[in-house]
Amino acid sequence: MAALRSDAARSRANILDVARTHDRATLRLNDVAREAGVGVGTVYRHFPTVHALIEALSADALDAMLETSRRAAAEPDPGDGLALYLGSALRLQLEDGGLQAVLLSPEDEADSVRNVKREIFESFTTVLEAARAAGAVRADLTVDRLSHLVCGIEHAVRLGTPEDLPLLLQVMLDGLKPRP
Amino acid sequence: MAALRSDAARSRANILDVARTHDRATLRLNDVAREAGVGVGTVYRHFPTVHALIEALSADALDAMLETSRRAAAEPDPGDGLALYLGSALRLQLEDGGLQAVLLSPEDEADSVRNVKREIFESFTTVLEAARAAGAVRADLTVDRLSHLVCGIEHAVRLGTPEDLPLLLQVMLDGLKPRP
Amino acid sequence: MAALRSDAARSRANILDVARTHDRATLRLNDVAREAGVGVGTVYRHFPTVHALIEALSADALDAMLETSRRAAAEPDPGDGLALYLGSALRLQLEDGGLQAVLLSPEDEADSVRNVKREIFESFTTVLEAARAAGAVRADLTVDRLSHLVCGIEHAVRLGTPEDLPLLLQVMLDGLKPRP
Amino acid sequence: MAALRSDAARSRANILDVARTHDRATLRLNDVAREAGVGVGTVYRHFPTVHALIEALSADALDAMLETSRRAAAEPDPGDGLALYLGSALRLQLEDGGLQAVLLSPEDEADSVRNVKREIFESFTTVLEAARAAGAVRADLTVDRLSHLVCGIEHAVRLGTPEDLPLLLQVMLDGLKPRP
DNA sequence: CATGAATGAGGATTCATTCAT
DNA sequence: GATGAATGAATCCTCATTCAT
Repeated sequence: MAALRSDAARSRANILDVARTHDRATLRLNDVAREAGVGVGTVYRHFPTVHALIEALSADALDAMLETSRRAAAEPDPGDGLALYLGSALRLQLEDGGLQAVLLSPEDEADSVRNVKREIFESFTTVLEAARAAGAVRADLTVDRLSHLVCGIEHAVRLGTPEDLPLLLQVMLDGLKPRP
Repeated sequence: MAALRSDAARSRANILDVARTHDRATLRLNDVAREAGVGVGTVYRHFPTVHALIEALSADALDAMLETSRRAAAEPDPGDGLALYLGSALRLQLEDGGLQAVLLSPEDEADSVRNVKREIFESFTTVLEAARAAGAVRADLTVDRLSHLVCGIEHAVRLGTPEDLPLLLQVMLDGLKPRP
Repeated sequence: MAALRSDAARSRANILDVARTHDRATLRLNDVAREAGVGVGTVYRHFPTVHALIEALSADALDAMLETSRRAAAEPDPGDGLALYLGSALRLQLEDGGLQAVLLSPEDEADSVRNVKREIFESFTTVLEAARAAGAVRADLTVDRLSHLVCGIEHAVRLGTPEDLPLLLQVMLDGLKPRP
Repeated sequence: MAALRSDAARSRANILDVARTHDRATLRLNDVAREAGVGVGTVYRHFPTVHALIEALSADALDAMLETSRRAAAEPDPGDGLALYLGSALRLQLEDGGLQAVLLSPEDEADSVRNVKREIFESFTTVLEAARAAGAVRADLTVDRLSHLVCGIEHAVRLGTPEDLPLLLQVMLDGLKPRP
């Protein structure tokens, strides 16, 4: 990310602020531009695709996820580490309506995003393997399956109310434990 | 479903056959009409809205779900009944890409759909209450929350492969059990 | 008009009754058919074009206009005769939203309509010529111009409220008198 | 009317030129676009609705009407003032097929149109009140009724030929005078 | 670099009329 | 004769993206 001229930086921040007030699934670049007081061209300059804009909007959440995944990997108790990671991931995805799309996308616009995603998955792998080794989770789980499961629970919560989160998270965590 | 003239019935079946080959989320009535070899107006006559067409496509799956819910309610073992219903619901929703939308829609085009949905939810309520009374599931589950959870698991399976179904279903079922 | 089978006569009357409740300018033959409980084809059989239906709807008004034109031609005072005809024509056109179209149309669907229109214009000509001969109206008026003027006043009343009728009629009648 | 970029101004003028050759009552924005050699979107950008385009087409006529209404209000003889205004209004409405619609529309797209219409009606009110005070017209006339009457006479002239204008205008003016 | 006008394919929907049943 | 299903041109309008200014 090269240094930006101050006006360009202001435009960029402006665009992001406006975009944050929109539903990620129905982002209109023209609307964002108008509301941000810039031309459409400017939005396209900063964000060549809608996905690039969504990535930028999720940057903070992605960083938080990385931080969490590292803390989870450092947890002494592997089971606690996994629960910490899954719970945080779920909460972050619910707070940031575009994060699921960024995480699942096979293609990333920004290199930084690709790198952070890779690091998150690495830490998550560490967490999961430790938990499995400790017998804290079923043996047939993979990082992909678990990621999808978190996305599924996110979907379930979105169909209801945020108050459903604790229950559905708990159901998932309980379900992951190995059967006696 | 009033009796249709034979030509109308043929058109209708034709349209449904073609529509079945399309992704429910991106159905274009114009495309369906062209591929079915009928005029757009014919599609609109049979299905005034896209949702009406999606409902019609899901009719069989909806009937199967009703049948299953009744069988589940008749199960001697309440826990088995619940597992039967949830597993079947999940499988049916995965087979029929529009069923989730039909089930979740607050508005129904066809009266028959509204009635079937109501009966399904009634049977499901019976099943869930029996399971709860028997101590086979957590007490804080509701029909809505469980329905959303099934939709969430459906979502998770779709993100991966159909082979993930048994695992994710088992995780859900295990997670629903009351904690000691 | 050949004798109609009783069911056909019933259909026809039915269609006319329903059509009368619609705005003439926005008649949908399909809507009329549905509301009348008959097929579109039946409406088309009775009334090959929308104009044919509008003519049929105006039949009574047209008869009344003929009757009035004859009474006007028989008036001893030519000025009174003209005023009678113009006032009645205006009122009838305001009561029957399709009458203006029928009167102005160069083509008539039904022979009876063509004949009645011709007779009306003949009587009107008699009335106007008598009034002109008596010096009760300007000399530069023609049957066509006066007919158009009535249509214009009809239009003016429709832009406001029916209560404007007496005033605007009076303005027209006063304006037609020869200037001293 | 904010300053337009030169290319935008060219498009706008182009669209207006083409639209002027069409009957206002049957304007198709797609046709205008094609004939003007621009995309549909361009027409919609300049004129979000058909009414907006019709307003723009009538801008000059509306200005002329405002100018006339002011001159009429400044006439020393109130009767002459009224005759001047009514005659000019009628002629302008006949020249501009969309002016009647603009004047009668309760909603205006452009603020400028709303303002000009308000000023016209204000001047007209002045003219009418002066004429009434001078005993030059009937006392039961209102600005609305007179406006409708002008529209009615416009309608009458359109049903015949432009040559009917002087006669019908004179009939109207004579009819407005108070009866002795 | 920023701007925002222009593009135009794309998709939804209606309705007068025909014609198979 | 009656029916109403089918037609499909016609119209409306949107929006992601490009490119002249």
